[in-house]
Amino acid sequence: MARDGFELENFLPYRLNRAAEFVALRFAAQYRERYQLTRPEWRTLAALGSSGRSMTATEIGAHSTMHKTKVSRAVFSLEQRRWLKREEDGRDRRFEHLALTPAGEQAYRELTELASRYQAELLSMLGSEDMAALSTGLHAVERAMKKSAAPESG
Amino acid sequence: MARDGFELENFLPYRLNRAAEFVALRFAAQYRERYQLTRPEWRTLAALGSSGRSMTATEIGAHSTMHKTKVSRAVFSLEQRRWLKREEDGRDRRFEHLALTPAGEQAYRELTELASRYQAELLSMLGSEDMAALSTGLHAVERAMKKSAAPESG
DNA sequence: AATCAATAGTTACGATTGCAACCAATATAG
DNA sequence: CTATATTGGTTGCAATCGTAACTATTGATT
Repeated sequence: MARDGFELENFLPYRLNRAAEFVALRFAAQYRERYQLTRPEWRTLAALGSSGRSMTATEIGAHSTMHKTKVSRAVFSLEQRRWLKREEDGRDRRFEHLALTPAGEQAYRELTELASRYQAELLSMLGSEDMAALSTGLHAVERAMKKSAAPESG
Repeated sequence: MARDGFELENFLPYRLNRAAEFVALRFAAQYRERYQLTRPEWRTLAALGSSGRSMTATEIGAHSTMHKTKVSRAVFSLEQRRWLKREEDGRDRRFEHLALTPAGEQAYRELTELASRYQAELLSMLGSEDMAALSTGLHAVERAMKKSAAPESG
């Protein structure tokens, strides 16, 4: 192993990245195949659907750690599909309030069906104790994220 | 919140991805600036350096969950920098045994210096208890990864 | 009110990515 | 011992991404 104090196997960014990639790819394969959705599109759909209200593109980006250009493009293509509509803000015309259409809501429901099944599968793979530990750890990271703003992008 | 049973805030792929992105980007900013290293390059360097032996490109990819083309390109550019050399396998000439040069080892040591400091910073941000929980959870994911092969790429 | 700064979002463009097709070498089957 | 499949690795190309520069709108300063 390492001759100095550093252990790659303990290095958090490495481990988190690996785990995230593993977990995300298996799910992405599902919705990509069945809905022709890209990852940014799914993430945008999910952010809007789960909030249950309209959001601005900036809010979506902040919530899901996506670069604003990524959000912009995902919004455009969801709009093309008629899954999402924009509404101008009356007071400040820079803002666009984004909301799912009924078709978008329907798609969201179907996707969350898939997601729930996948989450259950993960739970059975990890076991409830380790899943709880992971959740605790992630909460701590989320807390840290709120304190220090990310160096943008993603 | 969600009207059905699904909660995006609890959805593991979403949370893991967000956390990984957050943690990785802050570190990437450091080595990118000081060493002009890309993320796949750093990951390749780290895999080789931490193993302390030579590895094949396939092994590196499996270890760090990187697509083989990503590894191939990272290897190429590290080779250009003279941080890495290839050696042909005598028995099976398809294999290339990759190893760090002394300059590569030196770079690795400097990078792990940065990495250790960053890890310490993360520890102080999360607190040792939550860090331990996160580690336990990640171990469970790592265990699951070993059982079921990833659907390639990354 | 005229200028300057800040913010929401888009876009041009160069860089990075991943799929698929490929080459080369070895293993397996007939 | 040829023919076919498999495996390690590379590459062409189309798609995706992120930086920086841009438009449009509002806020702040004087």
